[in-house]
Amino acid sequence: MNLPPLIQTFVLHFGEMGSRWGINRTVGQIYALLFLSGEPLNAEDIVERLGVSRSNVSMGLKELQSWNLVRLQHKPGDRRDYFSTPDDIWQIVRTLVEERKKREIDPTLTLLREVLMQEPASAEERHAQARMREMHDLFELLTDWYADMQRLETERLVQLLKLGTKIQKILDVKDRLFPASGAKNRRSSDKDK
Amino acid sequence: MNLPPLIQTFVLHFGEMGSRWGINRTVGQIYALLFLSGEPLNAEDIVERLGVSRSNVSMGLKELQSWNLVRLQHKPGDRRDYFSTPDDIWQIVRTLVEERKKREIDPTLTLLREVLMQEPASAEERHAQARMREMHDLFELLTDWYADMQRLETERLVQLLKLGTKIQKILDVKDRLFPASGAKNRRSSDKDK
DNA sequence: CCGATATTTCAGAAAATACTGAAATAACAG
DNA sequence: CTGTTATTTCAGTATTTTCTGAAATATCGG
Repeated sequence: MNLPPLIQTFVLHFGEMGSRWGINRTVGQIYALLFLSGEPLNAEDIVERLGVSRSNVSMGLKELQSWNLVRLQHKPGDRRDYFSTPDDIWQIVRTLVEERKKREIDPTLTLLREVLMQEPASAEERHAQARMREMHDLFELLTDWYADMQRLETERLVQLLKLGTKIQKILDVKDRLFPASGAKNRRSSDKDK
Repeated sequence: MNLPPLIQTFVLHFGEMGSRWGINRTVGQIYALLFLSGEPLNAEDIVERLGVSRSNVSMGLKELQSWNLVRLQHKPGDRRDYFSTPDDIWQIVRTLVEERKKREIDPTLTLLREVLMQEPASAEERHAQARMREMHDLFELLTDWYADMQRLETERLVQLLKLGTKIQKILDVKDRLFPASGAKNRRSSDKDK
């Protein structure tokens, strides 16, 4: 590995982190390298910097492309492929969340819906279905919310995030102004501390 | 594997999904089984139902405990350990997010802070640091927001999520009432559609 | 303390995943 | 079409991870 120390630290860290998510070390390192790089890199650049085989880089880049996490570019008079990450880090977050949703949440929701259609054959299955219903409703709530957030402009999204707990006060005001609108989400207050 | 079909479908799915997250198939299956079960299960129950070795179950349960994802209980006159998941699914979500933050986000934030302290030795390192600063600020924004959300009662949290895009309208109202308070987050409006 | 039962540990086997080098394919310039 | 350069594929190898069975440890009742 042939990198300035500061960059190497980050690249190694992301290699390890990659393992915690579904991606392997090399893919994590390639992405980290591209993220930090000021200019697009070609496969040979990456080979030299990370010290892995050309074929490994090829497969890693293919995987990153399948995640829509890297952009393929070309330089005039150079027919090698150059890769880069979006300049806008929020765009990266959006893509990441979108892809993970596509691969993890959506298939799970599909499966839950299928299983919830079936007739339970015992008390055990009936309870299991009730549990799956809870999970289904939770996932649906979260994905609906996510769809809304994804639709917001980044500026608005950031504003919202920065609001943090203050949002609670705004909700209090809203409740006082329109007491009916949120009431259906309220159960008996026995759980309130 | 010795399970009612409906439950087996779910358990197998979560076993596979587990691989996408950092956990292995067996751990995913154990968790799915406990999640669906109406009553706490002991290790031997799990062995019979999943058809894996006793030692594998032991290690899987240990891992789930290290994630705070299962509760250990005892029955009177029975000295075996019984395991269950929280009844409240929102509690599960909270724990899951908290633990993933602890293992993935926090160490990354620590590393980013360390690296950002160092003096860049070249233009390349300077650019890399700027990039890491962006990531650091993003993570900090998200973790601050998350801390706020974690503090909310579940009812409030759900209310907030259900609000979805409507929040935007409330923000518009807020902006009209208190034009100053959110203004610092606004840049020039050239990006507005 | 003893015997019975429950759980954990751990070395090695089995399985899954990552990685490489070599060959195949593709894309282009002349 | 031919030679050159870029990229991909893939079979085999290396590495890592998961899983098991056996042994060790722990806990309890008597």
